Amino acid sequence: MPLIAVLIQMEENGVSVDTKLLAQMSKELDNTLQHLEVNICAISGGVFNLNSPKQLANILFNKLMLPVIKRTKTGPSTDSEVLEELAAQKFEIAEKLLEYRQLTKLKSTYIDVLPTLIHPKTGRIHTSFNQTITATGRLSSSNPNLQNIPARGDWGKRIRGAFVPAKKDWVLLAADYSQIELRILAHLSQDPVLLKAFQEGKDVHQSTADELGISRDAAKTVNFGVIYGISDFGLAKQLKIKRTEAAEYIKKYFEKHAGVKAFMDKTIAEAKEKGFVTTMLGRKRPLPDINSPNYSIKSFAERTAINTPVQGTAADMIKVAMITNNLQLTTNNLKAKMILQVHDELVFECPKDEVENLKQTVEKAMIDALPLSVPIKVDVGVGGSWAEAG
DNA sequence: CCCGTCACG
DNA sequence: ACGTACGTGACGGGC
Repeated sequence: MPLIAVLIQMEENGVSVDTKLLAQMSKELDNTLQHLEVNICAISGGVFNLNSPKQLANILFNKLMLPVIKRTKTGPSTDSEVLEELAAQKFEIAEKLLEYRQLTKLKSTYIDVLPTLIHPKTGRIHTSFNQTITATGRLSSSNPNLQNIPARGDWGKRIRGAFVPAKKDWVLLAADYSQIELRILAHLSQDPVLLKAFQEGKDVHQSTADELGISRDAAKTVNFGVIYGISDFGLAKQLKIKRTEAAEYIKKYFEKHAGVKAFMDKTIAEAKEKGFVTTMLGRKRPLPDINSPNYSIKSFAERTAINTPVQGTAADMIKVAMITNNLQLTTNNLKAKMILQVHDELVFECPKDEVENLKQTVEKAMIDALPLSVPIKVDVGVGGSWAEAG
């Protein structure tokens, strides 16, 4: 499978970033962060290194005597989940710390680093797409990782806004699979209710919400949970509800979706028998722990058995699309360049006058990649930056 | 070099 | 009674 040729091209193509925008963001954050730091130190009654979880824990839980929410191996945790809880309990410092953490993350990992990685010869940033790292068949990206560029919130959008076409009269085009993993679950399980929902073009999260009598947001969490190998404990934690209530939702979900339940039981049984699971295109993942006497280890393997065929088939699918699409670019003599893959999304840089052509080509390649029993939906966006195209 | 943390799908 | 959502990579702190 000649995906490697496509990956080499993408690595060589690289991406272009607007350094002026990034420099402006950096300056703005310097200001905001300085104020936050002064503010936080004032509340805590002393100067300390805000970037040290150890020093922070000491301030929060020894000096200020805030309640310990959860522990890590080494001491009380100060992660965002803990800070959210403390903020909900009206501890002002927690709110400030959340903002400080978020902004330092974006500054130190993306805003200040990306400009330094621009190759002097090409003027672009070149990642490595790794084909042999993940257990499911997904790609990974490193040096720098361009598969975890911020997407959420105002600052996420501003950072994606700095990913731009290099030339005048060129644009970025982003094509995303819509709910690909749930569609694959529908195909693999052949669950009649899920199949029907997709075939009728329903909003599946809303369908689940109606079935379970819960909000669309909660239903979305349930649907994700199903793909991850749901447990009442995990769902309860995620939805901040009682474990018994979560168990009821799961029971109800599996009553409505007996096909999904049967698929999961069958997948786990097969994994126990053969010692591995497979994706649609035959990628194997060994699961040596699936018969472990240790409940925790065995459960982990069982969740993996459920998740891998779904996540791995989605990876198979976009890889096929990348290969056929790249062939199409050549045959159609397009100047468009594939520059990024982010698991269920392909990003291209292309001349404005090729947009309509490319749209058709990409959409078709992605839809036709694998024959599924449900329609495949691809959202395509175009714009002057990744923020506008995505 | 490990840990805690957090960015993405 | 037990302990848990799936898959990654990078940063700063601190040993």
